[in-house]
Amino acid sequence: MNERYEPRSIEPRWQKRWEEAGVFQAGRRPGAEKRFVLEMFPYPSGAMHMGHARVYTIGDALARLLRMRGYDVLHPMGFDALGLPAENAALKDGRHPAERTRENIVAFRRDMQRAGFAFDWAREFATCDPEYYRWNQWFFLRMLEKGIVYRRQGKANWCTGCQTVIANEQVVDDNLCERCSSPVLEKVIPEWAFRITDYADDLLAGLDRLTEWPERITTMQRNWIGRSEGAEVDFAVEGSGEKIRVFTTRVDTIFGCTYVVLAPEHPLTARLTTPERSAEVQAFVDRMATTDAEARTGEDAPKEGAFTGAFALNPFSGERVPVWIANFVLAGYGTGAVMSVPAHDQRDFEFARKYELPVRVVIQPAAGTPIPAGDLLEKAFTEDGVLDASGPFTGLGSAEARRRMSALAKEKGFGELAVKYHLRDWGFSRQRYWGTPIPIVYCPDHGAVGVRDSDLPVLLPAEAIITGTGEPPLAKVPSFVNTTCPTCGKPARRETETMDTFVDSSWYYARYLSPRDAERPFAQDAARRWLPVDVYVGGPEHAVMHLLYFRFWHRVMEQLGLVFEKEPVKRLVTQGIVNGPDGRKMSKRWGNVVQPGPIVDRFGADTMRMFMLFAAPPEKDIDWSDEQVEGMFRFLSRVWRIFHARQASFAPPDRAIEDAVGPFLELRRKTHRTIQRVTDGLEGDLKFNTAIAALMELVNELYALEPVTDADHAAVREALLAVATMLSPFAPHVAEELWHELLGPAVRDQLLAEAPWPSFDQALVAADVVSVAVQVNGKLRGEVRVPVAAGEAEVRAFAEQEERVKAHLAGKTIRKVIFVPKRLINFVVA
RNA sequence: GGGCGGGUGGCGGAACUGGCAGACGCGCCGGACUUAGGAUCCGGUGCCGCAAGGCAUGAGGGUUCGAGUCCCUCCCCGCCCA
Repeated sequence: MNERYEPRSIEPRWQKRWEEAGVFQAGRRPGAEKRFVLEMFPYPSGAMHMGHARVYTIGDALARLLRMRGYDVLHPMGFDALGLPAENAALKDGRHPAERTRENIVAFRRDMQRAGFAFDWAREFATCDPEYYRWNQWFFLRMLEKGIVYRRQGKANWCTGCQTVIANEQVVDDNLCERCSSPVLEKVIPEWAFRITDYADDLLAGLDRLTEWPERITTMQRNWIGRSEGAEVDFAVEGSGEKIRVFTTRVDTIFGCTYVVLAPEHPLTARLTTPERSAEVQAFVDRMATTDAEARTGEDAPKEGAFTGAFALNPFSGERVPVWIANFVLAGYGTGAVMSVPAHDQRDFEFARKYELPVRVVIQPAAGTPIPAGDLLEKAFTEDGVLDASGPFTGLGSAEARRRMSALAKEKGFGELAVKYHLRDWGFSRQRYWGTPIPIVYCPDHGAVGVRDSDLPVLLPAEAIITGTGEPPLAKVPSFVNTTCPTCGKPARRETETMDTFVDSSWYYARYLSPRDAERPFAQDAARRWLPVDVYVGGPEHAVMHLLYFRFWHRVMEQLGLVFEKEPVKRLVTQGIVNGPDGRKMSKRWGNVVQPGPIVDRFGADTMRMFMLFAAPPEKDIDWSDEQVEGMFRFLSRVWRIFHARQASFAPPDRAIEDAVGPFLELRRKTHRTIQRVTDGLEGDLKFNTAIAALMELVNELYALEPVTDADHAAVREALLAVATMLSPFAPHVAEELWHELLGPAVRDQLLAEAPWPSFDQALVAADVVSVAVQVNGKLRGEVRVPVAAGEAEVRAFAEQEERVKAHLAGKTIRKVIFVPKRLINFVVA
């Protein structure tokens, strides 16, 4: 064998062999238990970057490990190929997104193959394939039938200069347009939306069953869904038939309500405002229209508002309170109106102080010192307590009061219990080109009509001109727009909006099950076999959008009878970022970008993979480190060299291994313990870093020994075989090469990539002698080697012989002895 | 402000249900081999101390024979939300 480790000469060879043998094709072991390992598919930008290299290394190591452990593994890959970047790039150089995307996919696939990722490429697809996005359209039509998709008035960014809708990404600081620097307004325009809020409770309930998801992700989803129980109550407007319906989670504080606030956008605002207040109110409304929600409602944002001149009546107390509008009330949340209780809500408190509105305390702490009267209050008391000055409810606890007051409101017809969510319906219309056309036709007689299934896919016309102005480019393609009504056949116009690309990623995992299926989105027998995804690896930045949307979509697919469980993914692994060597986020700006390509050229894919896995556990951020990378290369070279140096041990042993004694028996123990350590570390948590550390220890051990007898050689061979085998998921190419060197012609037609994972001998793992720490008063004073089974008396006898122990025990009385078998013995003396 | 993580050598990181802190790697120091060494192999490396020994897991307190790990108070960092 070659004396030097040269990854360049071995990696492409094994990649080819694996490909030819179809090792990574799913379904090769029909009798075996399945595992579906999935990583978030990439948007194919020019080349693979380190972030991709890390996720795919993690997923690949896992997929390879599971395959060796005997599972039938599905580990597919595809491309999230629709979306804005290709469209923006087209604006610059005029190249068609389809062409650019195709090229990028080729480059990206090549980078992944060079890294040795074990994907089942036969299942690859891109979301820009009409055969993929036609099923987006098909799902849209099914959801239209079921009322899950609907047309609504939605908010969009409207550039006052370009006179068009622009994307969030195009809105820069201070709400200006990226292109023309004109102010951007929020404008209400019609859009398509999914009723994801109908699923809010179910999505929330499902989180409890996702026990193998990181808690922070489920917590983020819980917060994002933001369920709150409360009450809706009507305040009659004085001198008009109007009612202001407010939503509150604290109806128990209603006797402390000293004013009511409407969102500036609230439909009643204009109607209620008195003539003398209208100039001020209108100015405020206009200003709010150009301020985004975040700036308005942030905790640090100043509370601002204007008095409408109108008054409303508190339905519980009959009290007359002023009606204001304020920045911190949004039309989109709750009813767009709130009752303000400054004594018990901090925002209301700040607002009341600023505009000199009364503050009235109606809740007192259940125990401890009462809070002072409103005028003296320094901040709102927002906790639950006991009602005070609240008419017939005085003296009740907050929770009880909320129940009774909601009941009363319902009985008297001025309110009811209500549940609100932070989660909004998912508006998915995009005024862009490079997305899935929404399969709708507008007929003058029949309105919005779904395209017939038999007419799918509605193809994205290649000739569209990308303007970047934000008007739908499809609107300018007459051959696309002009069509006939599916219902009556009369001339009609097509919908020119396209779908949000989150639609594509909401069900792609299922398409891998039968990617060429022309009859349905995916095959149900395959869904029964492979779903749910067992392990999903990706970045935590997708915690709420993608990971919520695809849980929603999976539920819809379940309703449609396409899948047979509620949740798409059993276990979620979120991986950390790969930062630059300086610890900052890799970016051109800092000049700290390291590309995987050149690293693979220089050190080989195995070294890059080993670095990714060894640097830290998957969920932690890591800094790129040239030194550590060289260290990994050095380790693999060291593995190579020990194989080279121990070729004399390659010959198959004839039972001599049982005769191994002394250091070589110890080597055998080490080998078997390493198998145990590596196996256990990977089984539950994905402790790649400590698994690799254990392999390093075994290799170090091999360097320390020079085999002489047949038994010695056999023990060395056993260790070498274990190293090559266990290295395989992490550094598959070098492992494969060494395995073949070691086993020779016997495995000519076999591949380590599908060889079984080694097992360990329990008898060898169990130690016969252990070292026990000896403490005196809890301080380490020595160490004794004793048989594992040694009892307290025996260990104590050994311990008391130790010089240093003797010195510390001299002249003292032993009060107590603590003995932990196999661990330590502690003499407590005085 | 809220939620969730986290703080361990010069650095990345180990440490099972409380039981020898610092595995493994990087870096550094020394040695061997060598024309050479930025290759390789061997050894050393938490801090103070010649040593005995002492001190060490963000700070301070507590529980315990024994605390990185459990409890209380506080400080700092990261992410998400507001």
